[in-house]
Amino acid sequence: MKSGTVTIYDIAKVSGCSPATVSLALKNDERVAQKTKEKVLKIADELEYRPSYFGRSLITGKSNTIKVVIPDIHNPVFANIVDGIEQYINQTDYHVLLDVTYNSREREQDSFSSLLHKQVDGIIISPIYEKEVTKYIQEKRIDTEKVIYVGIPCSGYDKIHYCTSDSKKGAYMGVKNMIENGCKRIAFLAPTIIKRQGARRKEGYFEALEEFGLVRDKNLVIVCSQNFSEIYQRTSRLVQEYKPDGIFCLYDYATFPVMKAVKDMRLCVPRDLMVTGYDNIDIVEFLDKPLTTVDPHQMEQGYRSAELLIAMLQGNKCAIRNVIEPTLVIRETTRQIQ
Amino acid sequence: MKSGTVTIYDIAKVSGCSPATVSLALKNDERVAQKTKEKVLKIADELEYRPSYFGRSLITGKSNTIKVVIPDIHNPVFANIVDGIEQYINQTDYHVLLDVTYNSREREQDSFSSLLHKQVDGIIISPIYEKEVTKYIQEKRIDTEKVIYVGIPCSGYDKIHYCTSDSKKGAYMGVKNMIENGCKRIAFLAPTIIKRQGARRKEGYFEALEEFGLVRDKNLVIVCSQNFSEIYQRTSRLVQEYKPDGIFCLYDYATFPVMKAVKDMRLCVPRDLMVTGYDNIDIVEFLDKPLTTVDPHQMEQGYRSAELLIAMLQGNKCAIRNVIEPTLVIRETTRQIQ
DNA sequence: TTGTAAGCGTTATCAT
DNA sequence: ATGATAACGCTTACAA
Repeated sequence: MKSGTVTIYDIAKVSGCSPATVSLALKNDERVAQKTKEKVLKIADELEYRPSYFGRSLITGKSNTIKVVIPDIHNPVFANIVDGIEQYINQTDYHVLLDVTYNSREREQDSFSSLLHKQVDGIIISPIYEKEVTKYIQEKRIDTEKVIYVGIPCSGYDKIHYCTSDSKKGAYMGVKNMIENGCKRIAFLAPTIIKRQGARRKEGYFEALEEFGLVRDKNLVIVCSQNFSEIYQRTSRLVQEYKPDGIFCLYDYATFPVMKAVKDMRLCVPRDLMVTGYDNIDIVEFLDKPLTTVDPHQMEQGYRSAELLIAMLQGNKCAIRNVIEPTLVIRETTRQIQ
Repeated sequence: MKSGTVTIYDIAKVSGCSPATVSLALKNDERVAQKTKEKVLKIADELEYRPSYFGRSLITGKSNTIKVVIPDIHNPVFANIVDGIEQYINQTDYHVLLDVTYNSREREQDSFSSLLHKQVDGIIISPIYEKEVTKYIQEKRIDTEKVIYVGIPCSGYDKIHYCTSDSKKGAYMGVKNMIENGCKRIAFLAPTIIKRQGARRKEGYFEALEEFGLVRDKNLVIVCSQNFSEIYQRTSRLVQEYKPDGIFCLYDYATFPVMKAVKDMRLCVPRDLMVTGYDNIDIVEFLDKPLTTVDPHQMEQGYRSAELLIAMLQGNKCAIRNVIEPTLVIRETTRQIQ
């Protein structure tokens, strides 16, 4: 036996048949006699044969690997998406190559080079710079059957498949719930980090206001950085100057400084002020004041996007738009005091 | 030009030199004339040449890919480790293949097959079933220069490199801090999920008790499942029956039901009871009662483990044991009331 | 049913 | 400084 790797040639030698037959036998091809198959399999097992994926990929042109591109792994939103992807991919014979861009526009584009290198068969990406990425895909004429966006729809190019949840509707539901619980002056707190979905959620916010005949008040729409202390300060000012009776936050994390600011002003949630978040990250259920929030089902988005990509790679046609319905999870921060 | 992929043969044809020269030129080999290099590079660029990693890997036997094996991506502890790994790997020309085992013993072992397949060059693993994995590595005679444990030391086999933080010392610091703030009856709450590190942390707990002349009380050591409601109930019972004045929790997540139980019993943290966690996951800073906790620097562990693995793969000798000092982060749950 | 041989794209060896 | 050729391990026509 050779010192290094065991190849089909080694099996061929021992079994007395040709490499081609061994290859076919290992794939359980019909054309090979049952007896031969058994012999080959037995020898392969004895020699602890492992197929070389490189050799195989070189000739087939497939890597059985997909790339997952996210801006951040720290953020539970993306961790949940990856979780869903892994859950699906684990059931297949594909592998996941992880690429974290740390919000870099350049890295986001670079991530496609492995697709061009044919090092991966497809890409699931949750782009921060969606417009730029979309433009890049168009310019480079990247095969759109190999790409899927997760967590965000694709704008301005109707060839790219995506799987997301309806952000506008989610925000609408969240705001509507506060209105139905008596809120008349609902603020919209939008830290800029997710301009991605922010615009859509704002639409949902406005829609709910309109439906219930509440006036838009510019002063109640706060755009700020995602910095905790900035959110804290902007909230304090907002509450002091414009006295909202509800705050809709663009994502759950932002509610931490918000709640703190409100508490420090000796106001009580939900009595004096209701608060709603977005994402339903798992801890908000166990906070001192369990948070009402919109659940965009990120894990499911991840799972579904993986399912779609694999289906496409296998040549199936899939719907371009895949939208999951968000769910409103009502907890204490919007519970009407009896 | 051929319809499919551009290869070095295409470049050779256009440039007028041989594939061998092209290969060398692209690697910026000394032996190739400057002029030739420039010409080749220019043509490669024009043809948008991308090297085939498969062809390269087939002959070099290296994949420039490492595998990261974690039990769970949902858990911020592992998300932080992966974050650190990504941060380092991003600076290299290696890639990360992610494998989530979902606490399956089988999957943990299977993850090594890709190393045997030579599909990946090395593995960073944070094993749940450390003993079994270690045994597997020994039995299969897996090259220990290609493996590193992160977040947990290797027991019973002194050939496997690991990067972790000193759990015993961390727990010792946490307990000591509570004692110095006046606690006399400190409970140790150990949900079983991390038997991995639990034993070591318990040692640290006992060591601190001894150092300050406090007696061990079996009733103050709670072992239970990681289920939130079970933790809640066990805490309630513990507090009611044995009146501890401090609770050291094995990990931050467990403090959520603990705090809730304490609050529901109308006790006040830290006045009536102090609480300390472990991990320093990012939200605990922004809780209603910011949590005192031990920071094991998971991100750094990830970063360092990646650094070590790559160093080993490049033939460097590395220390087997790599232990990062934990840090105690003191916040309100152990702040002495003046 | 099985064997022969070409080829995937690269690197490595040895000439020139 | 450059070129011809073999080799890596596999799959797949095509031939037997």
